Amino acid sequence: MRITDVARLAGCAPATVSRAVNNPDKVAPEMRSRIQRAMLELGYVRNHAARALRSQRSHMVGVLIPTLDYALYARLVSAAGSQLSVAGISTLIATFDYDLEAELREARLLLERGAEALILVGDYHRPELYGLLHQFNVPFVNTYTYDPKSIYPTAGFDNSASAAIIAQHLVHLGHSNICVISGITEDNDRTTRRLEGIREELARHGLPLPASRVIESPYSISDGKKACALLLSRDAPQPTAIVCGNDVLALGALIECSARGLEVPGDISVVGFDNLEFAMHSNPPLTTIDVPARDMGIAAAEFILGKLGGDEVAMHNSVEVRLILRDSSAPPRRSSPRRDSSRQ
Amino acid sequence: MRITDVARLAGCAPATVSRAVNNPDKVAPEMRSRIQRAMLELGYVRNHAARALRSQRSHMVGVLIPTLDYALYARLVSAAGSQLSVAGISTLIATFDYDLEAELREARLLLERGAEALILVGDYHRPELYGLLHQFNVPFVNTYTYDPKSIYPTAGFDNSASAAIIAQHLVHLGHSNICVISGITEDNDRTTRRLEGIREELARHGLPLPASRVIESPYSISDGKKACALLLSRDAPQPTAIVCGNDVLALGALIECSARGLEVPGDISVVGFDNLEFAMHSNPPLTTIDVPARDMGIAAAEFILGKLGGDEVAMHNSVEVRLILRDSSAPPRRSSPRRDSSRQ
DNA sequence: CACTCTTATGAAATCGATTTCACATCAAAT
DNA sequence: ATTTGATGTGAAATCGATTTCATAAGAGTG
Repeated sequence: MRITDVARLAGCAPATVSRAVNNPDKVAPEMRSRIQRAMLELGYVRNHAARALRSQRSHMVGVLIPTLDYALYARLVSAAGSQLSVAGISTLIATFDYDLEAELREARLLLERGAEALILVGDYHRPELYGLLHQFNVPFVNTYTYDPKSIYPTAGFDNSASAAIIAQHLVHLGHSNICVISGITEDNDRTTRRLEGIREELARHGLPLPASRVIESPYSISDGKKACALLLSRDAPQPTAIVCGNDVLALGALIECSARGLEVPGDISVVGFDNLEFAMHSNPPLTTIDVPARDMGIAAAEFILGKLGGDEVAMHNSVEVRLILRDSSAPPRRSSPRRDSSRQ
Repeated sequence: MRITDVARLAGCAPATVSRAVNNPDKVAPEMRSRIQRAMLELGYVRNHAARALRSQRSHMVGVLIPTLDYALYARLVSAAGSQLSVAGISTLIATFDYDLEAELREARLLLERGAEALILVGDYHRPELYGLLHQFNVPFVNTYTYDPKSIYPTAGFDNSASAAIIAQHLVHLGHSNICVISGITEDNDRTTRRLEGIREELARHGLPLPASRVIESPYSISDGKKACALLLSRDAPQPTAIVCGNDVLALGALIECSARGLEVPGDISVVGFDNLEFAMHSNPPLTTIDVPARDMGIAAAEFILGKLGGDEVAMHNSVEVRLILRDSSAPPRRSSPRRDSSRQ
C-alpha cells in the first residue's frame, strides 16, 4: 500500500496525494475527497520512515528519565507525552536508572532514532551529552530544575530553595536538632541541591548539619525505615525533627518512629517532599512539599513544541511548589527529658 | 554526516561501511578498524529513517497501556523496555486512559510510526484493533491476562482465578458476609474478570453477591475510602470482610475502617490485589495477591523478540501470582453482636 | 594445474514519501 | 484585451542506508 497506489486509484500524481495528506488546503476539494476515498478503500497508512527521511522531520521527541518506577517521573512523562501527542508527535522513552553513562548511551540511541528534541531530568549530565545535543543541534530542556542563570533551558523548580522552605518551617517551629534522610546524591542534582538547601537554611539559623546527622538512602519505604532506625539509634541526642528527601523515605521514617513508640509529631516531626498521593493519608498526614510533576511535563512539552515550531520561547519556566502543612510536624516538646523510646 | 562521508574517509564503498556496522564479521578486520576510526573521527551516527525505509525494519516496538500513573503498568513498561533495549529495540509508548477508542487511535499511530510489534494490556480491544494488527501482520501480545484458550497470545495471569484465590481465603477463614470494592469494570477485562472470579468463588460456597455488596470505584486512596464508607453506612448487616480490586482501594478501605473505629482484622478483614510496595507497610499490613508486573513485561518482550526473530514461541505465557498473607485478614469475630462502630 | 568455492568489496538499484520546479488554467487587474 | 497573479497539478529529483548483483582475489580440491 504505497502512496502511488492511492494516486493511481484516485487518478492523480503521488505528489497530490502527499499534499492532500499534509496540506489539505493546497488541493481542490473535489480531488481531496477522491483521494480520501481512495485511501480509505485501500486502508492506506503512510510510511513514516520514508516521510522522515525525505522531510527530515521524525515527529518524535525523546524523553530520558532515571526510572519509570517513581510516580512523579511517570507522571511527568505521561503529561509531556499527552501534550506532544496532540501536536502529532510521538514520544520515545528511555530510562537510565540514575547512571549518567547509561543516560549518555540512551541519548545517543534516541538521537540516532531521529528524536527531534530531548526532554531531560536535572542538569547533571555528561559533558558529552551536551556535546551531542549541540552537534545534532537538537532542542532540549532540563526538567525538574529551574535556574534562570543556566545557559541551558530549564523547566521545573528550585530544589535548593524548596528544600530550604521546609527546613525553615521546622526551624520556625523551634526545632534545632534536625536530621536529614536524603536521597542518594551522587550524580543527582535534585537530591544534591535539596540537601544543600537544607544545609544552607539551617546554617542561616546558626544550626550546623554534621555528617552524623545526614543519611543518604535509596528510596523505598524499607530504606526509609532503615535510615530512620539508624539515625535514632546513634548515641547522640535524639533529633526532634527529620527532613526526608522525599515522601517515600518520610513514610518509612514515620513507620519506624511509630514502631519505636515515638509519637509523631509529639516526640519527633517528620517531613517529606513530593506530596505523593499517600502523603495526605499517612498516619499522621505528612507535611511535605507539593511537586507538580504534571505541570513540569506540560511546561517541558510546550517549550519543546515552541522550539520546534521556531517560536520565541522563554528559556526558563518555573512551576509552583507549595509547602503542604499537615500533622507530621509540630513544635518540639518543651521538656528536654523525653519519654523513654521503649515505652508502648 | 552521511555514510558516504565515512566511506570516503575510510577509502571504501558505502556498502562496506554499512556492512561494517551491521555485519562486522563480513568485513576484513583491517578495513573494519579503518571504518571504525573514520566513524569516530566524523562523529557519524546512522540515519534511522533511511535504514528503516530500506531494510523495512524499524527496530521499534509499541507499548500501549491505559496509563503510566499506576505503578504496575509503569513497571511492566519499564521491564519490557529494558528487555527490548538489549536487543537494540526502542520502545514507543502510548497511553489511552482506559478509553478503547483512544487505544485504537494510538495503535494506528504506532503502526504508522513503524512499530514492528505491539504490547497491549488486557484482551478487551476494539475489533478494528485486531483488524489493524492483522492487516499490518504485526506480532502482538495481550499482557496482564493469561488464557491458553485464546486465539491471541497472552502473557500474564488469570485474573478470575487469582481473585478467586483471595475470595476463597476469606471464605476459608469463615467469612460469609463479604463485600467488594471493584475497579471500574467497563471496557476493562482485568477488573471484570476479577469481579467474576470473586462472584463465582463465593457462589461455589453458596454465598450470593448481590449488587448491593459491590461498589465500582476509580482507584485512588480517597475513592477507596469513599467506597468503603458507602458500604459500611448501608443499613444492611455490616460486612465482615471487604475484597478490594487493588491495593490502593484496599488502603483507602483500611483508612476508612480505622477512621470509623473498626479494627482490622478484628472487626473486619480487608484484602487487596497487586502487592504494591506500601502493602507490607500499611497498618495492618495488607493481605493481597502479588502481581509480578516486571515478569509480565519481560515475558511480553521475550515473546515479541521471539516472534520478530522468527522463532517458535509459546503463544501463552503465565507469570506466577501468589497470595500474600498478612495481618489485614483473619476469621470473623465469633460473637454476632459486634461492638458499636462508634466506640473509641 | 585447472576448477570450484568462499570471501571481501564495489556499483547501482531500491525503499516510499516529499519537495522542487515547471506548467497549465483561470480570475483579477490594468 | 493583455498582463499579472494565484491556484492546482504532475514529473522527476531527492533523502541516506541497505541490499542485490557482479567481480576479483584467494583458498581448497581432485
